[in-house]
Amino acid sequence: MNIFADIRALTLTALADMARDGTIPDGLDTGNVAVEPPRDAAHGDMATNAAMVLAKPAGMKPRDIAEALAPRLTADPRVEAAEVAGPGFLNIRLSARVWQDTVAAVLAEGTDYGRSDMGAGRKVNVEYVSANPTGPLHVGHTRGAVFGDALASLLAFAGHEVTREYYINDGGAQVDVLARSVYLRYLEAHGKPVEFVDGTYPGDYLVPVGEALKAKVGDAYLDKGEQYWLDEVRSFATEAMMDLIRSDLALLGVEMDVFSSEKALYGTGRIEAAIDTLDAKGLIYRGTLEPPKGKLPDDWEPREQTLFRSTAYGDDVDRPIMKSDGSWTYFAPDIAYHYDKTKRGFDALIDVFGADHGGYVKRMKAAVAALTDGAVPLDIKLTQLVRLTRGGEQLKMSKRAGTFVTLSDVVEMVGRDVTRFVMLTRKNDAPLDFDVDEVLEQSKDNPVWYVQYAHARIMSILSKASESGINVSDADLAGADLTHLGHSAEQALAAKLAEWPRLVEIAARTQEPHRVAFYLYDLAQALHAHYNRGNEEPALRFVQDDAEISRSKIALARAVSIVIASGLGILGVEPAQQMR
RNA sequence: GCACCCAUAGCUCAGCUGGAUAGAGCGCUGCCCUCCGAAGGCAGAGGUCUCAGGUUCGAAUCCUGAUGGGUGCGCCA
Repeated sequence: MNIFADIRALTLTALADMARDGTIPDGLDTGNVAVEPPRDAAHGDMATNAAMVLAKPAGMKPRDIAEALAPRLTADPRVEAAEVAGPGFLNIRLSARVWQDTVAAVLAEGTDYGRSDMGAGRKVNVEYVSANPTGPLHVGHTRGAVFGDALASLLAFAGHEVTREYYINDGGAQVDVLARSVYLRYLEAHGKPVEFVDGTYPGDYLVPVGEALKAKVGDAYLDKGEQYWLDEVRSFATEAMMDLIRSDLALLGVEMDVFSSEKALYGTGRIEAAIDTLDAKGLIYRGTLEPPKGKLPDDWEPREQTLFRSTAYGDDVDRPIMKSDGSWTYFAPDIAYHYDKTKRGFDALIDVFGADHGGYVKRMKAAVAALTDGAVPLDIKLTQLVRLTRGGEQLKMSKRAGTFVTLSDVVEMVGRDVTRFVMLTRKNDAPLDFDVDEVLEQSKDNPVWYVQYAHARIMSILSKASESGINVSDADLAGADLTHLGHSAEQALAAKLAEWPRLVEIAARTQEPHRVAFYLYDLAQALHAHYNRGNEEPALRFVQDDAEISRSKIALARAVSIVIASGLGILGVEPAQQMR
């Protein structure tokens, strides 16, 4: 049940009738007709702009259209009143029955309430995290992981068939660096003096990997040249790193459907096939790039390279796909990987990157557009930096010293639920301040706590009601006589629940899961406000002397808790049963 | 130099395929617990939506330009 969609459909039907009987011209485009909640509650429950949108193409005055439309809407039992207002808005007030039906629908559908079929089963691949397998996940990855995961859940809730995928960059030079770093730890495990020069990873997390390598191969690699051990150590090390990353993701509750390996693309001909596909379209050529203007690299010299003509698809310059030694650049396997995704039958691809990869967006989109002739859209969402602080002081990160705050550090400090929620309290493309002290504060300015408090409060109400002999199971509450919910405050709370299905669709369409977090905060606020009003007006309390009246009000409270749980579920957060 | 992202209350930020008098939290002022969890609620003060044009019946929202900030820019990924 989505009341906004229902009333919009009603409006469109009415407009079609008006076109049929000549009240308005035939064949008008109603695509921009919207039914929305008004900013000001005094304007009613919802408003439509239909008359204003259609006035010009119809050659009529907006108010005339609106006045003709109004009685056709009020003819429906769900519409109590429809008044023309302002420049031509039609303000709609719904009958009390609609809000009762909303509560009933929530109880009947449970956490499925708000699900949408707007995705129509389209297959969407969401690729996120995709951190290099060279170390544990850090705070920046955490944001990408949470955002990607919530986005995937949101799209699934909105009717898409979603695959969560991680691309393992295990084919480039960085895993050679990893292998050499592990080799140093291996030597160290054998008691040899080692020095971590530039170009190696000094982090402590490789110590156990070096020891594990020693346990596995003993002294077999001691005093041997790199050509003897590099391949073995590389795969040993990347496996160990992927284990680390998988367990980091598990801490966050992120479960990938597919892990794809870059390395696995080599030697299969799939990279060549992808490049050949581009070549067949005349998009691969040998050429020399202009130097970038302004900031010239020190060692710049003109150089002929094998290039992808990404400028044909909106990129700023063409991009090299092959190094001078004949091996592929990182871009080539990435092209092949995305080609592979399109061939696996996805209707749409989404990549979640850190903002520092922003420069990569245009070329990747160009590649996918070229490979599929624009048939498969690729959206790339960038997550901005996280500024991690404690009590207002920045937690220093230094890659050099190997002291960076990891995902597991954060989860250990504040917990999985808080980590996830806070990461979603900002738009993905806005920087995020994350203070590990503040997010644990139990106060209104901490949205995690505030939303959880609302849920726990309702749980407390339910147990209180249960103690007084009321059956609070959803099935039983669904049978309550909801006509007792006649107060405007109760209808306002139910109206907030009626917004949920609409919000899901907006959030899914804009691919912005943070909207869910903000909605939940709003809903929690409405719940708290309503709760406190019960102090002044006993008739508004959830638990009443009259069992039947009590049941209806508990049904409303329970419905609120269901929607909170549902929204938190999309964010991957467990609703709190009680606060402590 | 070029590309992308951003600019909304003192601070941190929302703002729906463009819609009516631009919202929330913090901070500030004043109220509300013999009452379902006051870790809460209510009310008030606080705005040139960076600036200048444009499109539109209507612009914080779309377009152009300027200013300020972030990120990136040929064989690293």
